[in-house]
Parts: sequence; structure tokens; C-alpha cells
Amino acid sequence: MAPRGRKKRKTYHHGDLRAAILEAAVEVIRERGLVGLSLRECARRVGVSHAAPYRHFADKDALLMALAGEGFRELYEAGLEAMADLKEPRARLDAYGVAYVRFAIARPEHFRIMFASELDADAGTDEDRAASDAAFNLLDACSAALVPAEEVEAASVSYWSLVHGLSMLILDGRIPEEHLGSDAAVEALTRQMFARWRET
Amino acid sequence: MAPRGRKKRKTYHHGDLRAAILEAAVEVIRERGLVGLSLRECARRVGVSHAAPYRHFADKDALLMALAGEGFRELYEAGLEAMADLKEPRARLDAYGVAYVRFAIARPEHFRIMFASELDADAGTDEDRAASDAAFNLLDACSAALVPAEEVEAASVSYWSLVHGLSMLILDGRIPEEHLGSDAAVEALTRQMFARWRET
DNA sequence: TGTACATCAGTGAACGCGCGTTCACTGATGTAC
DNA sequence: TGTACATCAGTGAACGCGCGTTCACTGATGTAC
Repeated sequence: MAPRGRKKRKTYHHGDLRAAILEAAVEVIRERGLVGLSLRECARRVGVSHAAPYRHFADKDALLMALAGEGFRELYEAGLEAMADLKEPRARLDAYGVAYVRFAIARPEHFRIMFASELDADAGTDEDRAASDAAFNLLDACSAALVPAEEVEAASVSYWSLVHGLSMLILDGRIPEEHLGSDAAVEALTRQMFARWRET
Repeated sequence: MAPRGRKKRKTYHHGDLRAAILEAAVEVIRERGLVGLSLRECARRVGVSHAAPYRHFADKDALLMALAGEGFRELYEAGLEAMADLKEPRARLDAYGVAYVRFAIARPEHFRIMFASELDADAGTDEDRAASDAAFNLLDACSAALVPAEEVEAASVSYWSLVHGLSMLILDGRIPEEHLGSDAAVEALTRQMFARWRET
């Protein structure tokens, strides 16, 4: 509705400042890290006064929580979509795993914030909390279809560790480049890992 | 040699300011997170002027790199010690894995810094870089004793992901408390995870 | 269709703060003779 | 053992900066009549 341009607006109102600030925040984190993130810098990039973000976020933490929520929603959607056409439980689980790693690579800034313990778990809206629950429940559901009830938790924790660990190591630059060149390469690496994991 | 006391020194010289600052930094990170860390706050806690740390660290990044180096050295030592009496390759690998998770729990601040991509890989002394190489080579050595040469990398990545993921999830408070009550509980959880991992 | 008014989004000045880093200094320490 | 001196560790004032947050404001928008 209104221009999204980085620096100049013609209208007084922005149109979708909230979304623009979120976008800018991701950019800032990418360039300067979480430590370098500031509301003022986000405002600057969007071309808006430094107080404007306060119309949309109560404070800096609220911005971070919003990003985390966005991330969990996206992760959940991606997982759901990846499993959509699959019936076999193990295939569904592995599809979710691949989607998880893919998500981490596609949205590293979100991913890191989602799992940054720096944030008060108390903060964040109910909606955000629900989004994160949904993503985790999806994993448990996959496990439940695969192993006996009394082993679901253990299987979930184990599988999640595998997938989460790979994601983190990739984001931290600990995995040799040659495995990360393309989506297909990443999927191959991931599935090769899954091959070493047995459900029981 | 000199008092380590938090607030008051009798002597003009501190005695081991470098170590004291490192300790204080860990404390600050524990309380306020990486974002809340400042050299000035460390100096304050040690009871020293805010410029004093600059006698021991070129800048803030140097402090972080020193912590990371300390962490890698400790992780390496812990791994070595855990495997010391074991002969069987898989037992050695699992011992290293348990030590890894234990280390993450014992030194969460170090662990997070060691894997925080925020730092320039360029920074840090040669000694620090050697320490991190040593820790990783230990893992590769375990793999090499366990699987054929052409699978060593894949096995290492996979096992490392498992162990690293569990560590991260624990630090981020994503693992139910009942598994973390004691060293024994953590070891049980970890070994249960390893039981689902096959080397080939 | 036109007007009055309430509501909302963005402004810009101002606040107080803690930070990283530099610098000329001073007090303590240790070593050569 | 005693003294002179170089070296080193810690001091405290000062710099400039960007930040989070508040506030009274103004421009734009939409709605009721």
C-alpha cells in the first residue's frame, strides 16, 4: 500500500511499518550480530524517526519475541508442508528433519533468536508461544507414530538433538563448505546423518 | 599471591588480574547474557579501575577469544581424561560424547562463546586456535578408529551434531528438568541417545 | 457528497546512561651492580 | 645487603558515541452524520 523503500517515503504514514521493522532487524542482525541490534538502527534503515517503532513494539524485547514467533510459525508451516504427501512414519520424520535444517539455513537470524535463552520465556504473546508449541508438537507426533508410547520422549529428544545440532554447526560455520553448496547437497548431508539414526 | 576479593584490594597490584577478569566476565554473562557483557562491568566487579583490563586484553573481542580458548582447552582435557582408560573405539567415542555434554552444562558461558559465530575467526591467538583444533581432532580420531576412512567425516559430523544438539537444547532449557537433576541423570540421557546412533 | 471529529501513526527534541578506548600519571616491583 | 633505575600494572579524568525510552506535537485517515 505504501512504499517500502529504504530511505524515502512520500506519504506520512508508512503503510506497514511493523513488517518493515522486522525485516530491517533481520538485516541488522545479519550484518552486526544480535549484540549490534538496536531499535534506532532499524528505524534508520526504514527511513523513519527513531521513536516510530514504539508504535508497534513495546520495547526491544518485544521486537525479538515477534521475530521468534515469526520463525516458529514458519518452521511449523515448512514442516507440515514437507510431510504433507508422506504416509510412512519414518519418512515423515525425516522430511520434518530436512525441513528443519533447511529452515535454519534459510532463516539463520530467526533460528538463532528462537533458541537464544537470553529472552525471558515470560515475554512474548500467547500467539508466539502457541507457534513454538505447534512446531515441537509436530516432532512429537512424528515420534509417536514411530515408536511405542513410552519411548516417544526419548526418541524425540534424540532426533531433535541430531537435527538441531547439525543446524547449529552449519550456522556456526563448522561444517565444510562442500556440503552446503546447494539445497540438494544439504539434503544429502542431512539424510546421510539420518541413516545412522535408528528409532529404537 | 594477591587477594582475589570482589571489592577491596590492599595492594596496588592485583596479582592475577587477567584471570580475575575472565572469571568476572563469566559471571556477568551468566547474569546478563552476552549482550550485557562489558569490560567496565568486569573491572567493577574485580574492584579495579575501568581502564585496568586494557593491560591484559587489547579489547573486548580479545577477552571473548580468551574465554573461547580457555573453553576449548578444558573441553579437550575433559575428553582426553574421559577416554583415558578405554580401549574399545565405540566406548571411547561415547565417553567423549558424555564429556562434551557434561562440559556444556558445567561451563555454559564458555560453551556458548566457543560456538558464537559473532566473533571474527581471524581474532584470537594461535594458541586459542590450536586448542579448538585439538578438541575437534580428538573427535575425528575417535571416528577414525570406528569406521572406514571414507566414512570418517560423515560419522564425525553426525555424531558431533547429536552431541552438540543435545548440549545446546539443554542450555536453552528445552530438555525437561527431570533429566538434568544429577550427573548420573545427564549421563543416562546422553547414553540413551547414543544407543540410537549406529556408526555405519 | 461534504463536513466535523476522533483516532492513529510518525516526529523531533530531550532525558540520562553506560560503554569502549585513550592518555598522561603514579605506585609497586624486581633487577643489576 | 643497599641503592638506582627500568619496567610494569593500575589510576582517574576525559573523549565521543549510540542507545532506550518518554513526551508533547502534528499530519493523515477514516467514520458518523
